[in-house]
Amino acid sequence: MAKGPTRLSHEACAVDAQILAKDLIGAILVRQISPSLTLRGRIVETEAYVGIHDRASHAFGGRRTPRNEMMYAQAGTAYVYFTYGMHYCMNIVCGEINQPLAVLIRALEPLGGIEFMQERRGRQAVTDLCSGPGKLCQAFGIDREHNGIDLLTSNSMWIEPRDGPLPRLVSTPRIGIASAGHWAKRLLRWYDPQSEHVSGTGKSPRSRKRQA
DNA sequence: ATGACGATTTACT
DNA sequence: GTAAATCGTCATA
Repeated sequence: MAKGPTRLSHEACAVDAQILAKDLIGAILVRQISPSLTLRGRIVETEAYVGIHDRASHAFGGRRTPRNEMMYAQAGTAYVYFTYGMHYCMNIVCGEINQPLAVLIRALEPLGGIEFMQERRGRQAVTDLCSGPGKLCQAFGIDREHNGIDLLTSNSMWIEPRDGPLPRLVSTPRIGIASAGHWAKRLLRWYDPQSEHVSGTGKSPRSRKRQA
């Protein structure tokens, strides 16, 4: 059997969400659309959802429902959910099994299969293809069918660990969770300030440049 | 059965 | 900056 590409290990995923969120910056998300079409994107922005005490988490208070069931699965499982009636978001489940920790993938730098992404997004600008959690799911063709897939073994989607030094990271509060009380203030979002591909929510290009 | 609300994106003023 | 789009989910009853 041919040796497959290097993948994120279970060991690397079986950690706290804050650890994985930082470790994923610089890693590559890979989507095998067909035997001859591969999509690749470098992860440049993530958020950590840190457990049942996290008011912003779907698992707050220990909630366990059909939607968030995959948050309780083994580390390395994809948790994909539908929101605002039109967008999907993808997380990597981490920590111990039955412990609802996850990292939201918020933005990618497109590396391969860009024409496919442009077609799916109906947009040309490369910086607008994957610069948001809903955008990257649309560009990569990720939807509810991918909820629960095992990124450690799947042939349709996986993650290749960062190869090289960790980029400088900036941390900020998470996006879109204003109603989460003091949890809204926690610095649980990370991104690569050198990247032109981070999400623009709540940021003008100017203020983004300033922070970089 | 009902209603309020999104871990968002886009277009418009 | 403000608002629309759009519908599954979940708590309440």
